[in-house]
Amino acid sequence: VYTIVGLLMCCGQLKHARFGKAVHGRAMRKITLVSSSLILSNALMDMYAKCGEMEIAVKVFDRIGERDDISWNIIIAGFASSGELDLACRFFDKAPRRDLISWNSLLAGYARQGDLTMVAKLSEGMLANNVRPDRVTAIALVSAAAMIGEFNQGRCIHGRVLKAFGIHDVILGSALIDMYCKCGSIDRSFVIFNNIFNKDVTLWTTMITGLAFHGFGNRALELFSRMQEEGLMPN
RNA sequence: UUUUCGAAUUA
Repeated sequence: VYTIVGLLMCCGQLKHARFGKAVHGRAMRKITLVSSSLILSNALMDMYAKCGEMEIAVKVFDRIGERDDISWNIIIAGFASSGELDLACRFFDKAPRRDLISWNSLLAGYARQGDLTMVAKLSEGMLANNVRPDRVTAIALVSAAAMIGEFNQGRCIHGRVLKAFGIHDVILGSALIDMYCKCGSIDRSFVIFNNIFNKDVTLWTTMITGLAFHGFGNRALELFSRMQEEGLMPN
């Protein structure tokens, strides 16, 4: 079971549906495994969801007798990240329980479409249901604001995030840098950039492209060399 | 052992 779950995770990451189906087939032959493991069924559904095969994922979902919160979340997240938000909402509403991950999955889906009003509605909704937003929630809010590109909305969201978290990790930092670049404030981006300790390639790239986009080609190149001096490989 | 989060790149 451990091996099969591991293989399914790999197929999901690689979006390799053909190999995933082969693993599925082999798992089915071992009748003892099939009905016994909820984790295995969940890993299967997630593999299909990540490969963009939501029809099959739902088929598995319907077929299994026992479901937990993770099963529901996998389907919600699958539809949300393929942009089928109506279906994501349908399962979200039907689910017996909605936890932090359910809310975050839906939020991320709307954030990707730049639907800031829906994002706002959902984050109110989670508060009303006594679900505490976390840094993933914050990232969804910030990246939605980045797509809108409205400086005041962006700053307002940054303010709320600051209040809740104070210090930023790399991912939240990248999202904020990107947001300020797209809202027209290179300076604020740079302040955040300088305050992040473990810069990774994505964070550098976010800052570099922001500079380039605003016509600071020379400063972008300068950062590009500095990144390599600090031992990071450009990709 | 399974579910949610950041940049750029193609059509």
